[in-house]
Amino acid sequence: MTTVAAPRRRADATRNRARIVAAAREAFVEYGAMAPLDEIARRAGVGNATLYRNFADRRTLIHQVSLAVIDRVVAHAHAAAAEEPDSFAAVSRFVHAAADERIGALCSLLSDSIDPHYPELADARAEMKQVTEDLIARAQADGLLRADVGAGDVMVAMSQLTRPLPGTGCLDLDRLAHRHLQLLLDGLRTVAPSPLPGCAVTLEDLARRG
Amino acid sequence: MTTVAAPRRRADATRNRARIVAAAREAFVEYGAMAPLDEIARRAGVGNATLYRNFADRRTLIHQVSLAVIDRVVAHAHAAAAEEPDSFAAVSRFVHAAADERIGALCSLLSDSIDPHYPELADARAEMKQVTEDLIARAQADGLLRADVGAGDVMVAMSQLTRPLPGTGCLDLDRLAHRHLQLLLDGLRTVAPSPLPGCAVTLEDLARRG
Amino acid sequence: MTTVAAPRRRADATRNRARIVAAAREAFVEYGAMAPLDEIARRAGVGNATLYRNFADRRTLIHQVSLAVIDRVVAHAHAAAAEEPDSFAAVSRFVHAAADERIGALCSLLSDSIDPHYPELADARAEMKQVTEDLIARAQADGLLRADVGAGDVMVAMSQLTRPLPGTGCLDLDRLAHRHLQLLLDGLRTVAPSPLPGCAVTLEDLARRG
Amino acid sequence: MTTVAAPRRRADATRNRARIVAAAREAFVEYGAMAPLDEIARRAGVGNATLYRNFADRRTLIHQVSLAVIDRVVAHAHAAAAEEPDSFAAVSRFVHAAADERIGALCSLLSDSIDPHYPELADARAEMKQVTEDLIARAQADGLLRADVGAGDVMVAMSQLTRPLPGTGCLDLDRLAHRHLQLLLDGLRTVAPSPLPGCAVTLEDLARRG
DNA sequence: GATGAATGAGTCTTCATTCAT
DNA sequence: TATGAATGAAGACTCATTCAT
Repeated sequence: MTTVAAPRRRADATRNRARIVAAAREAFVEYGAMAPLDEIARRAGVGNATLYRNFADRRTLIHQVSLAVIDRVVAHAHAAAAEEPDSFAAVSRFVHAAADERIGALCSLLSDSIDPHYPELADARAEMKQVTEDLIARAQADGLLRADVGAGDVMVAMSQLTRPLPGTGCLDLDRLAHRHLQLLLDGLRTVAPSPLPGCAVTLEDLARRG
Repeated sequence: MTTVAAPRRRADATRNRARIVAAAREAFVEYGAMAPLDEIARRAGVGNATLYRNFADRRTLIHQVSLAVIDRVVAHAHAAAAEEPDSFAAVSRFVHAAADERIGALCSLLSDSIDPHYPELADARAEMKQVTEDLIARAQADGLLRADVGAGDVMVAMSQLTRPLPGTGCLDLDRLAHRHLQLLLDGLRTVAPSPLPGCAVTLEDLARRG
Repeated sequence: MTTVAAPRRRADATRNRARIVAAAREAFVEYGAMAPLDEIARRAGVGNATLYRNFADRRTLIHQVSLAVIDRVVAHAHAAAAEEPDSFAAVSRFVHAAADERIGALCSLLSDSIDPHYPELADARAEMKQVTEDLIARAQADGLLRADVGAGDVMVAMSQLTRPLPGTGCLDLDRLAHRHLQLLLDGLRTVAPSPLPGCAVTLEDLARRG
Repeated sequence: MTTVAAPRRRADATRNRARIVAAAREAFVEYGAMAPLDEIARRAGVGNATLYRNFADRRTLIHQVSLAVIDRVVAHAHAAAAEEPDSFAAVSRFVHAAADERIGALCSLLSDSIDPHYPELADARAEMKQVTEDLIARAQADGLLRADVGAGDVMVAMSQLTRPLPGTGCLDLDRLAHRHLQLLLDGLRTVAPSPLPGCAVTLEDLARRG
């Protein structure tokens, strides 16, 4: 009996967890990292206490949402690296795909009230770092992407350009973001670049501040 | 001496008002438009009720801060237009100067909880629109800036790239922002541009959604 | 036992709700419609947020208190109509009973900050109107109550005479109110009335201004 | 010079005082005893600090407003007593005149946050007591006004019936109040009165509670 | 394990009162 | 003396978090 009942329970619980994470991602994108947790529970169709049983506090929930987003972004990076023969095209595809995953929301999620040393998240970020740096490095090695930028530059600029405009339905931004990402990508090409102030930013530089 | 002492304690009050606006600008940059007003009052060194005497509510304060920022940005635009012979250099100088004025903060200020018909602000925005569109149009007419972007594109992208990372001291971002603005500017040049998705965004497009 | 345990902790919650309504009625009678809600919560023995969970804002609480008072007043009217053979005695009994239900408090509750179109309350008021007008009309038809007054006159005068004296323990007023209601009732009799200024006031007249 | 300048000053000050008292009376009638003092100052066309210079606190202001109202009411009582041959007509005229002086506002003014022993006010109340009791007693001696009521009954009932309905423009009430006062007066006549509960209330009874 | 309810701490806003000119 | 400005204290309301069923 125990063996039968337990998995059924776990199925429900897992489903609830997933629904909460999904609802939280949308709410964070819409309201920012301060989205009311009761509202997230409501959207997920669960009681607020269920949210707290699964995620001890807001930070934990943010961690999990970040993990989910990063996982999908990493998958896009792998796919782009594997399937695009042109190394700059791989970068470009990755950037646009990450935008669609709302990576911009991570910007506000990751900077505020978060433990950058949270183990699972650190691992995920390490993997994201690895794969994006590989993408960039390959395009630079091919002479297609200017040499004076680092993966950190690309990640931050891309995150900023895709951040939600607070208080706005994000639909307009979707349209704009892809235009501006394309401008950024054109600026990243090796054709006639201007000198950049400062020096290339790696993802280590970003992590260091935490 | 020219005008008799009509405003008596006006000096102190004006000073307080200015200090509140300054404190609010910094707080908005740091915390976003939802920065606690009590904290702003504390930073300005006044009681909370003084803030409310000068600015009836958060919206009014946001309006005034926006006005102050826009005024300075407009001044930079005029200076750039007047002093830079190269029309693209004028755009570039304007973009970097606006970043230093924390125009990115306006993104969150202007989109949330604001009355776009507030007369003074509407006027200021109209002037900013005029001068930025002039800058862009001149560079486009000179064949230096790609024709498929509008002033709205430039304003939004520039605002996003200079938005504060919530919860972070903004110093790092200052360094990054200028790098990324330069990438954007390189992407805006007429040298080998990629096709952009969607169509050019004017400032009217942005105002329309408000 | 008839219905299965669908409402679980409903017992506690219902009790709290009732205690809040009771405390609010007393506070409104004592302080008027602007009674501090925190004070009401304290008197009810609950946290202030519990009050807000049950009643979204002051208006909602006022609505519910009004409903409770009106319900009881209506019940008295029905009882008086059914049990008093003398039609003027029915009016008299109703008036004195309504005073004991603190109908005077409704005067301040209903006139201030209230949505006259709130459906439940509109229904309750309609029923109160119906039953009081019936009482009055019957006594007028019997020639016992002067013909130049309307139900609105009676309701307003009765409400005013039973309104709490702000800042006073209401015990004294209870004694006075019944005396003055009796004077009013004597003035309502058909014996030797003076001409009244203006014209009879119906309850529609009162509702119209809301 | 001093003798010339001083009286001019005093003339201004006296005018300000009077304007504040008048504005306060209207505001109290409209908003109740809790009317914002800044609003009163605004209506009087003076700075708020001027109000405080003239009236140390709200209680003092209420005292002065009460004095002014009582003075006028007393004047009406004297006039009615002197000019009306019919003693009940004198009572009636007094009651309606007092209503027009907004004596109902005094009800809330006098009961809340007031020192009944404030000397000037005590004197004024004593005079009002004297003159109203004389009016009542004369009508009772003439057999025109029922013997089981006291001046306190009349004063309280009359005050209650003329109290402002909170949150309403008082115009409607003016119309209603005179109707209901007339009903009350009819109830006060010696024609076929009902037995009243309790015993006659003198003005001493009312003062005693403070 | 899941839920509705309760709660205290925090934020915005108002207002009586005091201060400096 | 009259005034605009400053202020602290209080009240409405929200929200993250805990508790009892």
